[in-house]
Amino acid sequence: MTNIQNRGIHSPDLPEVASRMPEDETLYELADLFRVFGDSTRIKILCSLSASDLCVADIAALLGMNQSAISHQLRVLKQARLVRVTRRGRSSIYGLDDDHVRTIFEQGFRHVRHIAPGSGEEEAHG
Amino acid sequence: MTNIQNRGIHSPDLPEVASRMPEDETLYELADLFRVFGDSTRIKILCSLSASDLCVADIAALLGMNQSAISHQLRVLKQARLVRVTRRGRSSIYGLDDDHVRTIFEQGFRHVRHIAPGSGEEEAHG
DNA sequence: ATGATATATGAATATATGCTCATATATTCA
DNA sequence: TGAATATATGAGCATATATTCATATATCAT
Repeated sequence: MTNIQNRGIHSPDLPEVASRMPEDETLYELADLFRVFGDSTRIKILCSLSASDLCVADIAALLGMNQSAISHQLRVLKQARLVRVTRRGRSSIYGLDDDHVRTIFEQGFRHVRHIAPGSGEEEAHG
Repeated sequence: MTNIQNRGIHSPDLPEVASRMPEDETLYELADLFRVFGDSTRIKILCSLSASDLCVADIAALLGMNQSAISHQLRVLKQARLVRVTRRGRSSIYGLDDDHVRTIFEQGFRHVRHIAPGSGEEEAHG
C-alpha cells in the first residue's frame, strides 16, 4: 500500500515537545551556567575550592598558572554565582557559593567515570 | 623576627587539597563534558530530546534553525555520548543516550532557578 | 608617608567555535 | 535507473574566549 512514511513533520509528538520547552531565557541561562563549567582552568579551580577555601595565590600555585589568569577566571566564576569571596587582609578568600555547585560537579564526575548516580560510595573531592 | 602572617603558601590545607585533586585527564574530560552543555543550541536540542526522540528535520523545525547547524551540533553531542542515533529509513532518530544527561540537566535547572534573576551581571547569550 | 604584598583589570593576541553555504552521502520510490 | 528526500560534512567567516603583559587598586608593615 502507498503508506506515507515521512512527510513534513515526522514526529507526531512535535507539538507536545514544543509545548514542553521552557522559556528561551531559561535555556540561555542554563547554557551560560554550563559554559562556565566548560573550561579546564575553571574546573580545576572549582575542584580545589570543593576541598577548601583558598586565596588567589594558593590557587595559582596549585594549578601552576599565573595570578592574573586565575583572577580573571575567578571573576567569571563569581559572576556566575559559583564562588563567593571574602576579603581577609590582603588576601581574597574564595569558596564555593553553594552546594548546587558541588552537586553539578559530582554529577559530571559520575558521567565521565561511567558510574551510575546514587550508587555506591565514591571518593569525595569536596 | 616579627610574626609572619602570610608568606608563600597561605593555606595550611594546600598539600591536602593538592593530594585530593583528581588526575588532570579526568578534569579535562569533565570540562569537555560541560562545554558540550554550554551552548544554547545544544541545550535546546537536549531539552527537546528529553521530551521525545526526534529526527534532525524535526529538531531544526522546532528550533527554527537550519538543518546543517543542527546536524553539526548533533555530531558534537554524539561524540560526547550525550545522544544516540538510530537510522530509520531516510531519517536519523536521535535520543538522549542515558539518564546521566537528564540528571545533569536537571541539576543545572535547579541552580538557575535558585539564583535570583537579574541580581548579577549577565552576558549576552550565544 | 614609602615599600612590599595581594589581587583586580584593561588591552592585545592567539585560538576555539558556531553558523552558513555548497556539496556529498544515504535512502526511498516511481 | 533517476528524482526526491534526509542527513552529514568540509570550508570559510565572524565572533567568543583564555591567556599574557602591564598596570591599577588595596592592604599591611615600618
